[in-house]
Amino acid sequence: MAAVSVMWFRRDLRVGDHPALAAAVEAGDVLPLFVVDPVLMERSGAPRAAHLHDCLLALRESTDGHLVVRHGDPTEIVPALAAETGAETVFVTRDHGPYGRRRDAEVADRLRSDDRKLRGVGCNYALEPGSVRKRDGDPYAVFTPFSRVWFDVLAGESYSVPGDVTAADGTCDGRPIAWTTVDGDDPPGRPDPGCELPPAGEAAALERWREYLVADGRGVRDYDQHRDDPAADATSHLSPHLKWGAIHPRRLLSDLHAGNGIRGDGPRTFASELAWRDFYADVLFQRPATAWSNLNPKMDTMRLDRDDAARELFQQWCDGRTGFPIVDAGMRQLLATGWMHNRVRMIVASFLVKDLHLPWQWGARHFLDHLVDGDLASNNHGWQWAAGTGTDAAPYFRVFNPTRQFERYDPDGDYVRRWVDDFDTDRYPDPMVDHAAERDEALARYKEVSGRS
DNA sequence: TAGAGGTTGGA
DNA sequence: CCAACCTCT
Repeated sequence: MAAVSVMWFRRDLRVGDHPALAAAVEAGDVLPLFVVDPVLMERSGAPRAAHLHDCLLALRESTDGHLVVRHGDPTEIVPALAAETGAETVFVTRDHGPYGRRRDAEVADRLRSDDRKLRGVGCNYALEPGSVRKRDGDPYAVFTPFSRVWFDVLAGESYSVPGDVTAADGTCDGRPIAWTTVDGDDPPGRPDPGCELPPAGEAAALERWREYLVADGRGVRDYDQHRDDPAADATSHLSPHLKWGAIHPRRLLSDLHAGNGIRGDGPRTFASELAWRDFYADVLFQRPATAWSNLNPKMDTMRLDRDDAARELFQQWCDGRTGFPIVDAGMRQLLATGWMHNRVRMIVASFLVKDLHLPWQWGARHFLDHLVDGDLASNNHGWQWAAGTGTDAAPYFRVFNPTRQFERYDPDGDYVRRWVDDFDTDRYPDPMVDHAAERDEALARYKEVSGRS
């Protein structure tokens, strides 16, 4: 009986990208099984399954052993799949980025443990991607109407949390499952920031959430007041936990609900961010190719820079030496911690797209390589938003001014000084571009695309 | 269907 | 004000 390889992996990777796994598949030692969170990549061409039950059925019917599962927590699905297939060995490969590696180890530990009352739900979103539709059955393309329906549906269910799921006991016919971690090399050119990582796992997620629920001033009650203040750092930091399925969005919504709706500007704004997360997952579910291609095909003709000079500009952006303090602070925070404040993500994204005229995919790739919460749907559609290629009909003339943003959102420079140690020295680089000139250039290029002169 | 509205801006 | 397009009901 072939072993089952469970890849908890970046959705745009293939088996061939992991030499050790590819060799095992080639030798017939491994039945490749793709466990993918949460939205599907079109290019996989594999059968779809939404729930554990469907997954097991689909696996029986899958002729080549390829299966793509839209699912939350591998600690639930892996033992069940192993039991179903009689696997003796389960391979867990790395996800991209620093957090994935830790996550793999944690998953392996939890699956090894004897006390295996596992918690999990079939979908890592408040509502299943693809389930919110217009009257005529079409998916929504704009956030606000989507979120109205989303809130209505969830309120109708009192923001309830799906029941706990007890997984299989992790043995196969009484034999324990052996665990092996494929030492999957990161694909070439994917640097490891080697940074300090936030605590992983369900307990850590719940602890942080409890803390954020009751915190005074910097908690969820004041989320709307301080969410754009990167120095205050008053956001929840739950994104890695949500991304990796350590906590479920319904848990958060249920706790915010308190029996009579979600009250208060902070909690409501926070909940609507969860709606954004569901929205982008839905968009990617409906249009899987938009992971790396423009949602708006008109933008395909946009003039972008990709030559050697552009690559050098890109490298300066990656390294955080653009000469724009708020941009450099964000990029350095990303490298140092695997995380960046959301307001700053928007600023650095706008800078890459509108000041440097580079493809948004370059920035999205760099983010996914380094973010501990890097999620294909939220990340890449966030980038499409910044680039004006996505769902939001953002006016093309909306160009972030990095200097103005610095003044507005980090007026005392606390955030910048925290991450840019040479900020107050003469070693700090001059601005790499003239923002006013590049803004005009970006507007000119957008006008070419829109066909006006 | 006509009319309202659209995350995050800049000057 | 920019400039003026989709989306949605």
